[in-house]
Amino acid sequence: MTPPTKDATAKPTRGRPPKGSPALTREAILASAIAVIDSDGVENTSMRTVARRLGVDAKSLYNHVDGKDGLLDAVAEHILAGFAIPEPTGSLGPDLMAFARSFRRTTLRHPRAAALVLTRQVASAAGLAPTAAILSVLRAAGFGPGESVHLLRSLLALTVGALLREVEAGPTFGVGDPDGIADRRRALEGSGHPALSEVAAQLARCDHEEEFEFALGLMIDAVARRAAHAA
Amino acid sequence: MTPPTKDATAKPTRGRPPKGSPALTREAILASAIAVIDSDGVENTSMRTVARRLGVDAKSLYNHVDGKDGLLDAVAEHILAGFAIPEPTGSLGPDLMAFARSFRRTTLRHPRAAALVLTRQVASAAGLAPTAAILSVLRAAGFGPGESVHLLRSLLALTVGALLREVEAGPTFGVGDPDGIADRRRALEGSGHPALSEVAAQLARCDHEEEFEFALGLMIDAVARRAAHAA
DNA sequence: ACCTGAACACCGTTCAAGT
DNA sequence: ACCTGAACACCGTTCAAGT
Repeated sequence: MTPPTKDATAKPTRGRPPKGSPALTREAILASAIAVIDSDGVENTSMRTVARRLGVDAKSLYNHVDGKDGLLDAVAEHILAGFAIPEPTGSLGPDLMAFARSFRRTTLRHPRAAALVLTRQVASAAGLAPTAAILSVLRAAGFGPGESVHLLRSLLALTVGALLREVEAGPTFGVGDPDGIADRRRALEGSGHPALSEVAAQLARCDHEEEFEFALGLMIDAVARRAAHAA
Repeated sequence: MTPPTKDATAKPTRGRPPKGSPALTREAILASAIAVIDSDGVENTSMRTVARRLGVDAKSLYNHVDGKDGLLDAVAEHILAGFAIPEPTGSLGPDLMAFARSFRRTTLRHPRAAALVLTRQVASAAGLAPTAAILSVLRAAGFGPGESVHLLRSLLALTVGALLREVEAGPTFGVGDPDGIADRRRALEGSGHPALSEVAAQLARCDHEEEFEFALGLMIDAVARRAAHAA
């Protein structure tokens, strides 16, 4: 997409580059890393590929980020920082659903980087504001500190589990590949498990958005009922 | 733990080893991979370390497994095959809870390999029998094919999300490290978010088993209520 | 049939040398 | 202050040569 910032054919200069040349910044490195991940996946992202995209030596990155692990942490944090906290309406169920949908949108903006966001410690600074917002919605609904934290963690576990399945699912396991669906359906029908052949049609396809809505709806209904009960 | 099967100081022999020497088998490779993962983690598991443990050259593994990816798939499948399917009692809620607990026990037998089981396509043969068992419990409770599959996927997403948090949590984020808990608590209290300082004590610690029981209990209650409603 | 030597194209990272 | 050369200790994998 974006071209390297240095002419790759130029003879590499030793030492500090002459002033006026574009400085290598942490932000440029972050953007390059995200671009590489978006196009080639995390598994094909290396310090060398990130640097090559910038027309720079891989070792130069170490002046700005804390190794590969630090870079990937920064990527996760940057994506999470894009989380738009929805304005609470005062209605518990819809408010929780809005959070979940916003989180899904945030992670799906970079599907191939999503596992980083979902898997790395979300305890970083970028995760604090959303966490606080969800907790205050739960507290406002009448839940105590202990129960609020349990509910927060339940909702997060479900959201992470659902999104992880969605982003790890190959292109064939979805709703847009009739041949793949037909193949899986036949395999399930011939699996020898009656319980599988009975639902082969449903099991062979997966509308990820529908499943997300169903699962979150199920849990959020349960949360809202508890709140009503407590009040 | 188990010593290498060949004396590491022995001069390597070219060509086929003389008969009578222990044959390199797929099972031995699988066991070695699990041993390496258990002690050093997936991130430090390579074809070379798995082979070294067996006193063999890494390239020999390619005669028995389909590359590193195939080996890790086989590890995940082997662990999943240890899943003990609980005998259904006919009571929906307890039956679903028994499945969830059994799955948790299965993955926690090899905590450092758990992410493989949770992350890689569970559609492999080893996952079919448990899937069929859960589906037949749901069908028996009166759910139709579509809803049964939705419920199965909801339960799986929650279970995977909760277990992933548990196995990825460092040793400090739990319940057995008072200093770590105190540190996090202070950080949360000084975070500037009132919603976080209010629940800092609860947020600073995490009893993974308790969270698992709470989250699954919440969702399974919702499922059981739906079943009662439908009947 | 199955193991290894040689080889290839990669990795992350340190550190001194350079400007 | 910040970039690169040289270097190190790793990777996964192919393929021909060997027994």
